[in-house]
Amino acid sequence: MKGGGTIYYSSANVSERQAAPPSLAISTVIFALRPSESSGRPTLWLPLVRRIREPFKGMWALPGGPLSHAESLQDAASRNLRETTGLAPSYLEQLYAFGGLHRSPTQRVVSIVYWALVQPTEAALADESENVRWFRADRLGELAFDHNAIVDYALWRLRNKLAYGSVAYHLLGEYFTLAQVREVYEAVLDRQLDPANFRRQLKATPEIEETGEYLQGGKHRPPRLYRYTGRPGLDPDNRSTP
Amino acid sequence: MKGGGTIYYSSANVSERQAAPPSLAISTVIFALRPSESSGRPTLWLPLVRRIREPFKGMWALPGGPLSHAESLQDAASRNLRETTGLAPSYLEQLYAFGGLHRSPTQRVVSIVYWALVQPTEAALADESENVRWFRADRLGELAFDHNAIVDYALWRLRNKLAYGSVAYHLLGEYFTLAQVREVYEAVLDRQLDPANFRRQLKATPEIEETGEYLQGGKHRPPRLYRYTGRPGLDPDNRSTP
DNA sequence: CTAGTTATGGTCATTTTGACCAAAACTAAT
DNA sequence: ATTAGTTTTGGTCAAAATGACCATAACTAG
Repeated sequence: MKGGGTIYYSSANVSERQAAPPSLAISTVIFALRPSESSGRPTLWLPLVRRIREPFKGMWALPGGPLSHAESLQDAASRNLRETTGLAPSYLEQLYAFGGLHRSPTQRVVSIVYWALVQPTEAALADESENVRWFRADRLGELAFDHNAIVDYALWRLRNKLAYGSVAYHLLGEYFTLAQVREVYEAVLDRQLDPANFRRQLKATPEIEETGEYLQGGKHRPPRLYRYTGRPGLDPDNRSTP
Repeated sequence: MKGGGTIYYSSANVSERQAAPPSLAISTVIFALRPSESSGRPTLWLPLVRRIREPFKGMWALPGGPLSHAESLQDAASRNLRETTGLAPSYLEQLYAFGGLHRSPTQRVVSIVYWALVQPTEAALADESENVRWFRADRLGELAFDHNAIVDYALWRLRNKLAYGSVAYHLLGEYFTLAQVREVYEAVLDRQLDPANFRRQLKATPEIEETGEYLQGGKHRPPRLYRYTGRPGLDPDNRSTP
């Protein structure tokens, strides 16, 4: 370990401004299911906020903000999500820390990005305004900073977690039909799945509990309602504020 | 952790320090294979550095340091790894950003942690000294900060990536026998695997290429040598320094 | 009452997995 | 030189999981 770096940083001269540490921000990619405008089938949507100052003024960007001193990373993401969209997530997980040198043209900024899932009942209550709007995840325009790449990565993670994990149920309400779960998979993976085979898989997973209820009011045979029992895996650093 | 960034903040007065953003550090969990002292079979080891100042003075900790202004996160991890251990990793990936409020008793610090794999030829050249020493991954003592939890999480990730991904070959040299790959799996997953079945799986993956060479000098039938062809998946934010 | 549609249960062939066997190929010991 | 011991390598076989597909149940709309 050499001393050069230490001297460089601790020396108080003109370069100290340059040498100031990168600023730290928290951003969140928020996914929710909404019926497609055309087909009516559920599709993935996410809320973006319009930038009201430079850089990228006027462009859409992920909700985010600085990390305040007295909150954990996850709390900061959670608060940010609530403040910008009014939403409470049913799932929240760290995605990645983005720290490329030229993410922002004006200053060096490291963004710790979270991704969240919200249930449709929540999503319906979401604040929407001139500066907060929902977009289809597969039809975003050009976003500020590197946020297109971040969303792409979040989508990749969502697809991965879907296959392996217990993520789909956090996009649905407490009770759901097996066909609804299948529609989530089809929306996220963007391909059709065989209803009978998909059903067989879900019935083999013990976390999905059959209820005595049936979904009434449909046009056809009323499907049985199920419930998800099983807690989400905890983050490795989830010391929440006491 | 090197002194520069710390001094920058600790030289400020109390109120200024409260308002100051959390400091940002990079740490790395470095895994390498070494023969076990008892059985001689390969096991997982990792290098730790002794803390030479408070807090946790005298305890062992993960290699790490501040993020300098002109380098990407991955470059910082790579540099740090080289400076503390003299190693060049064959695999380097971001693990997680740890930002709990009470990770360090003296100040708020957010650590972006990477994990790395080094090949045995590299690992043999590693610097070792009074303040840098290698430990068996399953026999660490009590480490500074939350570093025990970080190592646990890195081990969990390693096991997961092993099953799914292409990680095992980065712990081996360029040429390897199928039995060596199996030993890596057995060391990391900590259970025995059937040689014949394991072989069948590896032969089915196209990234593993048969060579005409055989490993000579063993006590028994000389095994064929293989080579791994296939590039590691890139990080989502790997804009390296130009 | 009938046609249309979804939910649900099932079959069947194919693929993957796990347990196990046996020959090949080499070294070390007799 | 022969044999015993060990690892590599190729193989079988049953069990389990997967994918394609069929048939009936149960409801609504007309």
